[in-house]
Amino acid sequence: MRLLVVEDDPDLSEQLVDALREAGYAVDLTGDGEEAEFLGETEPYDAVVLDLGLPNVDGMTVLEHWREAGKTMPVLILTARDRWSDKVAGFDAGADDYLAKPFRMEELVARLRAIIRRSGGHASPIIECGKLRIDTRASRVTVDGAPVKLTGQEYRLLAYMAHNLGKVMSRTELTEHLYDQDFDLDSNTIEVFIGRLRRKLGTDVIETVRGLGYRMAEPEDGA
Amino acid sequence: MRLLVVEDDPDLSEQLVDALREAGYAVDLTGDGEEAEFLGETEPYDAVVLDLGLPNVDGMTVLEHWREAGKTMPVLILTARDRWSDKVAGFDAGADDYLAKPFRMEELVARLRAIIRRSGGHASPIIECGKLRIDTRASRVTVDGAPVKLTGQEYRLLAYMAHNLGKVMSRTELTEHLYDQDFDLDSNTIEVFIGRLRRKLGTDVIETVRGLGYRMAEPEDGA
DNA sequence: TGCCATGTTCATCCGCCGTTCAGGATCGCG
DNA sequence: CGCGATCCTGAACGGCGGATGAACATGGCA
Repeated sequence: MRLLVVEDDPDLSEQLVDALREAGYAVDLTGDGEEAEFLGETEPYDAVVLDLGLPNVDGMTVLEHWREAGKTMPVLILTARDRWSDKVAGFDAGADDYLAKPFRMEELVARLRAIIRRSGGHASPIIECGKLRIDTRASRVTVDGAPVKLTGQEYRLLAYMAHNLGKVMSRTELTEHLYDQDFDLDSNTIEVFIGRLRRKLGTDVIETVRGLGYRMAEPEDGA
Repeated sequence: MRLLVVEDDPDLSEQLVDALREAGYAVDLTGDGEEAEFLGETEPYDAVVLDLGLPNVDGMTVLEHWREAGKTMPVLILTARDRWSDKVAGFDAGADDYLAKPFRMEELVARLRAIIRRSGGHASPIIECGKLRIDTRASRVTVDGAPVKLTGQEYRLLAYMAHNLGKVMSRTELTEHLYDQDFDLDSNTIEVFIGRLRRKLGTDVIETVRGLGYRMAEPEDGA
């Protein structure tokens, strides 16, 4: 999962980035409104944390532009506690959730997880796929009921693919979502991790689509 | 466990803090309503002792604001015996328990323990987890029936983790709950105590989740 | 006052994890 | 059937997070 954080306060932004990286996200940061708008329109983020209290720029407008451009990624808005009216306007502009400063990092992470989950069309924090079962809240995976130990990257890759059941994911797409901006795109880490996942979960959970990428089959009801 | 005490009377607040520290809690104290509101919103308390009889500020309003902001930590209200009507209003505002002054410290501690336990979803004061058994009332721990001698911090760390079975607890989260406001966050005491606990209880009771923290497995029903 | 238990810091070591690389296997296509 | 492209896999290694032992500080208690 890859996030964009739009925040200009150096202290807060550092805290945000640290906490979110800790939580296993790839994070891009900007404090500039124009750059935010550009990044949000060109890079494939899974969610955005947008502080409305930026000087000189109007975060709300940025959000509106994204929505006008057809961008649907979930956006969580940060605002000062007394700017209560922002909340309403924020939701109108297309925000998915709202958090008043000050707040606790754990709460932010929890809410982010929630809106990301919802945006994938998953009501529950648990994704099942055949013998596989992924608990996105506890970050736990079981296959046929038996718990499986995954490393951080392994889990992130699996979780991302599980959020896109049935869709063929190209290697570049996966790389873009697992790593932040500057990462060597022609590396074969993805293949390595796919291999390791297959070894741990069984060779049948991830299918190779030659020339295109990988796919996790969604549980079919024989129809 | 970390508590916030909101009390302005110097004598009483000293007694409170002493008794609660004695009982093994990390305690922050304030006599100021605004500061109380701020602290309650930003620091991760496991419970709050709130005196309604503060001059100039309305404790009830503070509580209401917390609840509006989505804070769910248990709150125990203190009030003068004759302000009986406060009791009803207090519960309406989201209080979890109520104590009339004057009271005995032992009763306060007992009630606090109870609401903290309930807030974690534990009906019983005894937590079992595999071969481990923790009596939160007597502060006693046995493994396979054999009593184990733990020091104060060791017990507090274990108890806090036991209240969050199955959840991965980050080092910062643990530090925040075991110590009060000003404590060096990048210290490795937690790791040291985890090590000591593992030596006394067996290496398998606390699992390391690399990069995230520690977890005590909840007893699984091998389904 | 001196000892012991407890809590904290520090320095060091170990093992895991992420990444890279190279060689081998497999597939699709002519 | 052969060739090139694509994918898989095992091994290696550098870095970092966590573990550990011991030293140091503090405070209670005899």
